[in-house]
Amino acid sequence: MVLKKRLNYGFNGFQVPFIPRAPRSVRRRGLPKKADEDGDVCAIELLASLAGKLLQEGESSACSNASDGNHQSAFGQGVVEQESQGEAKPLLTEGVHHGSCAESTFVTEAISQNSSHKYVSQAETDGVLERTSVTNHVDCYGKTEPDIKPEICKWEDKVGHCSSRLAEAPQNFRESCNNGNIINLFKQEQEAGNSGIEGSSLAGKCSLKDPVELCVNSPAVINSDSKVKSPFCKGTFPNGSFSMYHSDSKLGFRDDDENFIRCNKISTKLKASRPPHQIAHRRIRKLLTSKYWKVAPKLKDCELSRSDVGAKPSYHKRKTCHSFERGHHDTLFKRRKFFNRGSGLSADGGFSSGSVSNSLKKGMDGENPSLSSKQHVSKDSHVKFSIKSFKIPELYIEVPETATVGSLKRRVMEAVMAILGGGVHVGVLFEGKKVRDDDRTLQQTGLSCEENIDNLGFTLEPSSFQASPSIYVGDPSAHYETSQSTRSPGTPVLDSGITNVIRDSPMLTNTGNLIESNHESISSPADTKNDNITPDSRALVAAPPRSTEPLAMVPVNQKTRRSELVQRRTRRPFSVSEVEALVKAVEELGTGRWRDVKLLAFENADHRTYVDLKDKWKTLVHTAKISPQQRRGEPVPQELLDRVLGAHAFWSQQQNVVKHQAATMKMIKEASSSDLGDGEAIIQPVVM
DNA sequence: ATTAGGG
DNA sequence: CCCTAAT
Repeated sequence: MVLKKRLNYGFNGFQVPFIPRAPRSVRRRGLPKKADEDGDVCAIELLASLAGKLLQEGESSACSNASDGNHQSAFGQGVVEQESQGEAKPLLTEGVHHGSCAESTFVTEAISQNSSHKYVSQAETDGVLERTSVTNHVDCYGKTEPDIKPEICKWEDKVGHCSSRLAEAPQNFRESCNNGNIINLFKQEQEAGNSGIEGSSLAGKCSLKDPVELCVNSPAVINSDSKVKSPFCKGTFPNGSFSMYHSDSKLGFRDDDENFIRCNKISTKLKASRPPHQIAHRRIRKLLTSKYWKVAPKLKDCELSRSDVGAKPSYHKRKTCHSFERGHHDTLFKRRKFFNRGSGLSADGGFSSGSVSNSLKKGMDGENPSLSSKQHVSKDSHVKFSIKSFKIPELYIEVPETATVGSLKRRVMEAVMAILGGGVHVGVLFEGKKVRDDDRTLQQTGLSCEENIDNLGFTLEPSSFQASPSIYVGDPSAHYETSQSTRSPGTPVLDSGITNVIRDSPMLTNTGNLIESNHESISSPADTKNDNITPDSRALVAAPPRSTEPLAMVPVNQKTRRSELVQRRTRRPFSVSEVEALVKAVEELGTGRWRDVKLLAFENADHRTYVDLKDKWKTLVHTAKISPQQRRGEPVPQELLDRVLGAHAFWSQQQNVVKHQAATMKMIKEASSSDLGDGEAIIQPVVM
């Protein structure tokens, strides 16, 4: 039936010795290879080396401050909202964690204006994340880790005295942040000594925030400031967003990777049409996972764990991560699973601060994300704060409908830990506004008056960017056009990371002088923005050797977290339509010609590589063989599975035939040459 | 760059 | 999906 009909092509090959593929020459599509890799590598190696040293130096101090806080974490109250799953799939924001943190999620649901253009934004790891990593390159996850750590350790080292004064964060919090990162997030003076605020300012001067931001460096797109209605996420992803193309069944759906619309792509050459950024992206990605990283110094356990939190769970396989042993790494390892499809969930979590016990109050208003806090001024002009809980920045996770509540809890926990681990910094909200100037005193800010207590809030923010909320809300497009902070895996900004860097650099410089501040691990963006970097603060941390500048310039530091993003691509289950297209293509082309299959049916689906198709076929065959009860995921019509089986059987046979022929020919040839000697008449194998 | 398979 | 080996 259908199979036969489709297979006509295949049978043709049957008659004539089946030629699985066109000559290489025909398929060859050379890509001019750039010769700049060496430079990159060198830089990376240098950096890695430096990182190693710094790590060793700073480790002890970085890990030492953890202390006895008798803090308890309370996740129990996570609020989970399930989003409707209509035709429009909820877009997930991966942002918050991993790279995400880095990219927070600014998912514009720009559903295109043009009917023919579907603008779907979804967290796309592969795209944004990887690309991002490219940009920044080099850091992150596993191998890249070194880039980050050094900064942290160094920071720790230099400002150790400051750290010691910092308050203890809740145990869990600390742990998740893993040494150094957030340990000194905020301070709570036990008693008389300095007021918490002073501690804060101190931190600011010591650039305590930096470490966090440096590591976390996640553009806080998702502002913890709940007041800001996040425009991102929840974009709709019409199931039919991709369309089948005529008879040849090409799927033309937009790849999340692309930040531009590519419907009806005209060019036909896969490679040729491949956007430069993609190439760069690939190159970098390769670089990231390449042997070059093996030269990187091993990271210490604590370091690794930390980075891993923010980064993607590493594979045991990764050589550089072998030492990874942190207790919670298991949890971290699961992080990649957060993004499985399912419903979008948002959860709030809270940590009890274990701070001075005082009457606890709710945050200013229900909508305020911040934490509930109570503050009072003591006789000696000290202001005490009691932080009841922190609101965790928006989280998005997905779980199958069939997931258990227990697994959901775990996911939420993991997500929370990931966020914290990824790096967080504290934001202060006063009367609904963020207080950005870290150097202002409480008095100046108006926080010394008890009357204002209720208008004070703290937030945990996954990013280092403190662009005003209005930016995110008010002018999303402009925002994402110019700010990398908004970029998220789900953001339709998919141009090359390199491009991004270039474009973003100015902004970074303007907003937070990030390049430098990060590099020096000194001031927070907020500080820099207000030009509050003091000479002193600079002095605290000696600038790293400028030799690293080439790499550090933009990449390494500020987008550090992105590299963490070098993670597994987000899972994108094949839709029935895609399966159909695949089946059809395979019926015609057979197995073993995945590149052609790709070209035939998925040329416009950039997120589907020929390997993906091959893998999918593999699973389809498997699926078709098992009982329907054992199948999972979106059910594939039996009819398609039958075709899969049919095509599989047919092409398998073909393959055998071809093999047999080849073997026969070889035997004949050998026989002829040995029996008849060379030079004799050649027996023409009569095949079929 | 592709393919084929194992993980 | 990832990773690798082999083409």
